[in-house]
Amino acid sequence: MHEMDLKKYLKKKGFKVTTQREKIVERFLKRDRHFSVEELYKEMKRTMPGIGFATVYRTLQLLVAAGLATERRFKDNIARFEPSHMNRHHDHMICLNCGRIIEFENHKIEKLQNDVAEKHNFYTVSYKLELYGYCEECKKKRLIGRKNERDGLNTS
Amino acid sequence: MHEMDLKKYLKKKGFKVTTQREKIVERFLKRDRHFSVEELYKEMKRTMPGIGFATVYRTLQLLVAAGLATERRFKDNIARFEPSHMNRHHDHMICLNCGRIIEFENHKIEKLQNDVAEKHNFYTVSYKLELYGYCEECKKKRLIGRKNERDGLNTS
DNA sequence: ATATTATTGATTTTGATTTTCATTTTCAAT
DNA sequence: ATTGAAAATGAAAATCAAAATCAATAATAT
Repeated sequence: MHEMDLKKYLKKKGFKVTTQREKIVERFLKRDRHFSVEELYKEMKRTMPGIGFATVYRTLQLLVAAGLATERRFKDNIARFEPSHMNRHHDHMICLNCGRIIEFENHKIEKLQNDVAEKHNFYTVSYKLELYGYCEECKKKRLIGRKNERDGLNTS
Repeated sequence: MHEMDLKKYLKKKGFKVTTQREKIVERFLKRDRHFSVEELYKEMKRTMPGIGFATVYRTLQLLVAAGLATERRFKDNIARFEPSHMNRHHDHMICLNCGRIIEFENHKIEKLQNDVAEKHNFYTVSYKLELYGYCEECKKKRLIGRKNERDGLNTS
């Protein structure tokens, strides 16, 4: 279904349909979580040992350009890609302890957006909302095994 | 005023008060815009030619740890720091054309946050809201001089 | 003043990302 | 099926912000 979209896109752009691209996209769309290039690369290696990192990397960019993937970066500043799936906008809660990323949908924010944007005569194309904190599990064991230890967690 | 806070912080931590730190903080707090390390470094050079990049870099990190600065990254993925000033949380609209960053304050979002967080048993420490789009000026001249040209601007 | 300890700043290293380039593959037109 | 032009691949190297290293210097407590 979405793979059709990619082929259409490639055709339109005069790009070529290759085995690598097909396999990468197949695997990518199957999953409903975030992929770092690294992660996807490793997964691809299993079925396509010869595949190169750069190819995975470039295909992921291609997917973004084609609108099939969205790139996100959280605190660790590593690019992660997720399928634009049903294209529903969603936002993220990121656990500062275990790194878990919880997705949520938001229905009230659009209104809020419009208010502000209008006030500044700003035309909004996209937006991003991220909540940082502690997930249910980590709330309990708040004091052990921190990953992102700083000093005074900046709360602003 | 805030410089007091830093000294207190340094004392508490057993760190030292140095000329560099004092000057950097002074300059940093004076300004009410975002600084990249690079930018602040260049500005410092003018009055303190001998200062090193690493010192500015480290001091900025110190300020974050002390709660006097907040680090942000927008699309270009370069760390920018801003004074936590009166510590009012604010969010950003980023113009995809000219790169301008417009700050705004938001009073309704906290409620929204709580709703979602509660539903997932998530304890929110901080949050970030960014709107990407076109500022008033750039809306008019939408088609010239784009900087962040991609293919299909990903809108999700 | 001195000893202790942290800081500085030049430099190097890291690590994710991006580019390069020789080789291989795709695909449209024979 | 074959060919040729254009694009893709993959290994390696380049990039570049960020982080770490370390000898020389400066700040603090005694």
